[in-house]
Amino acid sequence: MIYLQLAVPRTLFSLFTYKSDVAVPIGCRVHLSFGTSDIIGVVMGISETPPLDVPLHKLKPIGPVIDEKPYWNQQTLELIRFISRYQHAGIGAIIDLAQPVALRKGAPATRRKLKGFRLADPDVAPKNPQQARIVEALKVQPLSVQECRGMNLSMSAVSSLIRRGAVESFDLNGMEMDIYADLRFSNRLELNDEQRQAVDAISAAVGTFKVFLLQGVTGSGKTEVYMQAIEKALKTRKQVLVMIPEIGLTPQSIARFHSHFNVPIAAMHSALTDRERLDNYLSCRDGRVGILIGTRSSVFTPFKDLGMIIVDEEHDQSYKQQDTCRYNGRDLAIYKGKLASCPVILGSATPSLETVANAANGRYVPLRLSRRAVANAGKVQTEIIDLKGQSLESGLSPRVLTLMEEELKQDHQVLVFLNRRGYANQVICPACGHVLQCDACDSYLTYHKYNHTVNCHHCEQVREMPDRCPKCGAGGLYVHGNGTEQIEEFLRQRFPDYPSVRFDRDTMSSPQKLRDSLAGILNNEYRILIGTQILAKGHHFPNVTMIALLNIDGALFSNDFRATEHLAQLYTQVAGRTGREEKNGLVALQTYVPQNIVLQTIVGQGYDAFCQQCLAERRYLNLPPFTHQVLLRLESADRARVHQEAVALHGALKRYAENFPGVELGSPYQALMEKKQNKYHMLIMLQSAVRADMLKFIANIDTFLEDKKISTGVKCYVDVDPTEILQ
DNA sequence: AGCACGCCGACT
DNA sequence: GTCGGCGTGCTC
Repeated sequence: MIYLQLAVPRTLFSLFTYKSDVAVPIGCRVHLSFGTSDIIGVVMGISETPPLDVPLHKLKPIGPVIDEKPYWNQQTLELIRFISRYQHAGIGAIIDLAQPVALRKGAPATRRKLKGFRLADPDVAPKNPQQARIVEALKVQPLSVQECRGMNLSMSAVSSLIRRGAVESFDLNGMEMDIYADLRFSNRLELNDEQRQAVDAISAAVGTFKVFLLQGVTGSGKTEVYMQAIEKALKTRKQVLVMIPEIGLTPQSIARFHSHFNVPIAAMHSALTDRERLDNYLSCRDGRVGILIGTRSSVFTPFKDLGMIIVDEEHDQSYKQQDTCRYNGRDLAIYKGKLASCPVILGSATPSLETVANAANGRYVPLRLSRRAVANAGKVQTEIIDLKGQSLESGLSPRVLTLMEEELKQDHQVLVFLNRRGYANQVICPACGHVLQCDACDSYLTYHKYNHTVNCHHCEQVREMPDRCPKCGAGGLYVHGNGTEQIEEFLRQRFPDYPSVRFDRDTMSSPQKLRDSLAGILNNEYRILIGTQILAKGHHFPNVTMIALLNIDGALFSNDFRATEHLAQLYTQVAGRTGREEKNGLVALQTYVPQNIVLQTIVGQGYDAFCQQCLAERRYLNLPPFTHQVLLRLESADRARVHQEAVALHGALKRYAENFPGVELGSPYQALMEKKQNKYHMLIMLQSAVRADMLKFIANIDTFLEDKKISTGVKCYVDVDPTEILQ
């Protein structure tokens, strides 16, 4: 009898032992009867001796085995085990994160067949011109159905040839393939000294684990360094994983890789269908993909032979998952690189302070690109606009409007950035002063004019805008505050001759819309660009000469110590996007505190100076990266209960913490938005200057929380290295 | 997490 | 007498 330890798709910490007549390899999926339900489990351990802690009569036999061989290699299994251990999440939950939905549902782990055609009779010479073209094409190489269509070959002529026995159809995916045969690199650019040094340093590390911070100002040719580094990895016949932020993946960025390399390239992102994701996942496993470009979760993709990982825009917030298991894709990429013994390149113009500190202390190798590679790039000037005493129109100061007008008159484009979508962020009753609120969250409802609705931006609630106040029944509700929709409306009135386009979740609902709008900007169809975060990432707009940041004061006075870091990153990124291509750039910042020290440093001295100042402050205040944090999140639909439980847990932790003098325990505090989607949230912060102390402290936090018997209806989540500390 | 069981109040 | 609310505890 064989005993298998199985991970089940539940948020449970323990593995469950099942009996089996035959050994099933680790990593294989198996149907199981679990409680009263039928589920799919994954083998995580195998043993010939029965478990000591479970009575034998409880053990059930496994159901049908799905996989003969696991699709995860040792590296992927270890990555899964590691993140489960590190983030204190149940292994079952991680398994659900780590594989495409299709595999979770039990689909066979086989790639889709790809029908292709090849020549069966090499001497055939048809007289029919259609057939002759097909034979000529197939003499070069076998072709898939799509490729035949693309080359305008008649499918009925192909069928005739098959009937004659001249051509045969077969499964192209089943064919042996050497993706590195005939490697060619196109469109290489000449490197400057800094780029050359970076490529050389990375090339020398191919085959070994080493982490690089490639810090390059916008336009300094970071991408070309990536490309030539990738080349080195491909030359050693190894695959490359390129990770990118969530909304950075545009068709252009994939096309860019295609224009450099003739290896198969696949993408992994949320817009793919389940089947496409599965195919790409398995193609990487089988070594049929040379370069995978993907977002956070692509770190779990198994590779046949991984030779390099690139994490582009490593500072980007979207690498940290903010629901369920809060893993950080960038940090996991580093661990994956360690397991694969390959270099990991973290690239950014504005690296996170964690990464800056790691580069300074020697854990990462710093590589600098300080010069703009673009010839004749224009200069960037920043104007800080004092809002005190100014009368604003839809949040825009007279000075910003004047500057915009000047740029527009010169045929340039202007970008207006505001991280607040919708028309107005408050709807107010004139009679009783009531402000419309979400009934599921502690938030005000935002008015969206285009469909006359009020929306909560924290849950997905959308409702018709009411005629009357829900509290007192009075009519004539008015709106206050401005979002991107209102700014666009105002700017259309103010500058009727200059067409505008808005980039936010409301207008960019489909990839097609995004593509069309981006094209419209590049061909100068639009002159005024208004947008939220979407607009601040990655896109290159050569004709934009002015960028206005409308609302930055929130970041200067936030309780989140990372807010200024994010502002510095936003400002620096945005400033880098203007003033290219021989045009001078202008960044306009609206603020009520023009003399603010942090603001002055960011604007006057640049990102590096900001980092030094901010790191000194973090060190002084005992904040990350000089301390290591763990945030406990308590959640319940019952407000009183979650408060009670937070106090009780804090008390228990305090006693426990006496054995760990290096660990600081913070008092429980309410989440910034205490009620969110009908659940109340309390937070408890733990931190330590010594990482090992923190890890020791939380080593048994799962059993501690279990023993504590947190009352029902209250859940406690552990977030190691939190980035969002107010919610 | 999901699911069943069981205890209690409420309604036909 | 039975339906269904939710609190409790178990899942190999």
